[in-house]
Amino acid sequence: MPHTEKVQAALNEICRGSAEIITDEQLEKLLTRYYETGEPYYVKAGFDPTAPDLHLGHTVLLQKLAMFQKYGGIVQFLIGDFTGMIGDPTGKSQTRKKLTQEEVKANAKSYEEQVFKILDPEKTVVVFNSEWLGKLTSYEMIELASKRTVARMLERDDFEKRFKSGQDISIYEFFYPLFQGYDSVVLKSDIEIGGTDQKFNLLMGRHLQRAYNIGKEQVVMMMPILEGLDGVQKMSKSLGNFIGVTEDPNTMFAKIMSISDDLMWRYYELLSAKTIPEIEKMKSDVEAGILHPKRAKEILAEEIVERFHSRAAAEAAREEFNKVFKQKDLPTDIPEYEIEGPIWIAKALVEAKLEPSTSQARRDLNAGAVRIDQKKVEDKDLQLEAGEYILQVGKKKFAKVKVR
RNA sequence: GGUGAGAUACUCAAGUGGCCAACGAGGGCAGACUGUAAAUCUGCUGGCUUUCGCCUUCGGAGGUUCGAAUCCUCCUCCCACCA
Repeated sequence: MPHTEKVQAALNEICRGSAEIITDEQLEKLLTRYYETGEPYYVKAGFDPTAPDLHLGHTVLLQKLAMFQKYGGIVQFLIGDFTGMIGDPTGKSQTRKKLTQEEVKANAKSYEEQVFKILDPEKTVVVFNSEWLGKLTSYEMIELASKRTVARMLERDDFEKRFKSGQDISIYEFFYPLFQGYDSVVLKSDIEIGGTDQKFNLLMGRHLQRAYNIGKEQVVMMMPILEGLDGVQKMSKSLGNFIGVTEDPNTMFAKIMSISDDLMWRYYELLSAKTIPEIEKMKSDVEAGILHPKRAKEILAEEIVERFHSRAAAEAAREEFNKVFKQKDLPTDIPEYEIEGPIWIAKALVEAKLEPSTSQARRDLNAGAVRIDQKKVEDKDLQLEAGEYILQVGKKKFAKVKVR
């Protein structure tokens, strides 16, 4: 196959699912060069050191990075230990807790364990931006700051909104995009990928590479942001709407099943290994009534559980799910507790960690959310005598208690 | 530096002496309905006390008062305008 065709094939795979690429021509040039001379190119992606627990939102990027590795890319896996201390002002401005050297190391290790399920370690370089950012002199900082004006900074949507609505923006927040861009200068990255919400920061890399005259301007590829379980906000740990890659198969399966049908297609698009035509076929089958939407969602859930666990785990998770939710049966593994009796039901719920407080337990009792041995509790003052009971709050929380 | 306006629960946001654990909205939890969902409707949404009540909470520290989110003093933070 001639070079041009190979390049074209690679481009198709690489560009699939991306939201925006700046610029396609440059990307094509890098690939052409790779196929003609065998010279690799560097693909940078930055990660926050405070959150080593990856969720499906991150895997959108990781899978894209893995794709680059297949076509000549060396991944620069950047752990933003320095910038992490500042806290990315995107979204909320929360002062983050400063991490110690040890914590960063531990987090990095945890990253590697999770990330190399997807990435090829042979073609990955792990770097920490404190290595160079921590050594900047005041003079160099000012030089860096001089490369961009306040007006240009305020172009960033988030800054502009906050500025106009009278919310505070501290000077140091301006440094975040500058530092992120400076990373690309130091690493001489050819490509940087990130979420669409990172556009401003990613473009800063291009700008600074030009300003520092390093002879290249990185290609910027943006991936769509994966919505979380609520289907509205982006998937993030702090919002609690995430599916973690290390979560157990049952939890993972149930979480995927809880998303709305609309969101399911979004997940297919961004997470599934199925080809676009395959997905389109499923979609039309669902619309035609040939395929039940629940079944379509199960197929997705199985695929994802299989990726991070195993085929067997995925099937077991599906069976467990249907057992608990469809047949309203009890889950297989229920945490067990022993408590002294006789005990008031509300207290027992707190003891079994099903409720955070007796006040909350009382509210759920009033709401009719509490079941004992699958039977709704009508008597709010119920005393549990010695014996074994299966306590349940809502649909998802179970515990087995042995009352002595 | 000056003047003015602010800081209320997870978030936004009412409340300007007792009726305030504090309106409303969002979020969250639960119930009904479903396909497990989503949408919709309903209830709950500081803690303790088996609900009689009690305790903690309206930026922080003091004070006035029988009684303070509300009034006074100082402080911290933040915004606007002016310099």
